[in-house]
Amino acid sequence: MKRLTRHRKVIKEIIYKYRDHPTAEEIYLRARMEIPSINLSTVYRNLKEMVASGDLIEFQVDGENKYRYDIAEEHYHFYCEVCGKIYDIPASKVKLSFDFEHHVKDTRIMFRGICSECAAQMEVEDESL
Amino acid sequence: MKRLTRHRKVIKEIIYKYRDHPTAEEIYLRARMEIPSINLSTVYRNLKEMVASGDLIEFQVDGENKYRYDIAEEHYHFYCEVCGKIYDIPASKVKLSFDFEHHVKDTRIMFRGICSECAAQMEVEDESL
DNA sequence: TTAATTGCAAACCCTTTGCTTCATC
DNA sequence: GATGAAGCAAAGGGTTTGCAATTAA
Repeated sequence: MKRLTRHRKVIKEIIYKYRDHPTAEEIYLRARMEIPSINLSTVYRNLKEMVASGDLIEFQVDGENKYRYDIAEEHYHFYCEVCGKIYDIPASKVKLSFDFEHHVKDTRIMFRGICSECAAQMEVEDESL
Repeated sequence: MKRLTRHRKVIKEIIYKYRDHPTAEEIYLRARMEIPSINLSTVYRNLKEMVASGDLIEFQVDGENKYRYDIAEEHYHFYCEVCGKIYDIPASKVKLSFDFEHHVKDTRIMFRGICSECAAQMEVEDESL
């Protein structure tokens, strides 16, 4: 039977509270502030379990080769190629329809480009030349 | 200066000809049939280079933790959770619009679900019970 | 000739696993 | 006290890198 441990609670809270798509390593570092003795493999094990139970999703930014975690709630992502930040894009901001035979259960979208902050920053830099 | 080696040519041909989203390992195994002495790291090095030059794209199926390669031409993917096959979805089959501030340069979509072949297979199995 | 590319082996990074110890139920 | 979970350390898988040997230009 599944037990409610402090570790599990802390890991889940980190992901639900920050919502900044942390890697396992980042979750581990944050968790250590709460539970200094926590181990990386405990973090991995719990994440895998929460993904399996449908509490979290695990995704990758193409080219990064490591997992990032987020809550399991329909939304999409925007990855800024300049600052590396990943923004949440609510499903309501995206209109999507498709026409093919396969049965779709889940749609993952990763927009890539330049976020508005970086774009603004680049304009300022251009002007100051 | 970039040189046109047999290795490079063979690797590129494998991706363009089969179009089945191979991993580096799979590309390596196929390339070995043409060039038995070819090395895995040569494959990786060339793939990285072709991704950097924009000839190929490198993407990951969430949960797989390894790269797959495909030609750099706008289209999307459907991943079958039953057979693991990855189908190409032409951009023309998908209508997409979005409403947010960031500047999008590239959109990656991975549909996940059950492909029509597996769905048909499952129906047959149901009937035979 | 000479600089880019290869092969090889070792290193790397991220993730998973086996096993003992710990702690929740 | 059972048994699921944690800690630790080692292994695993995929990818990258340093360097000497090779080869296209």
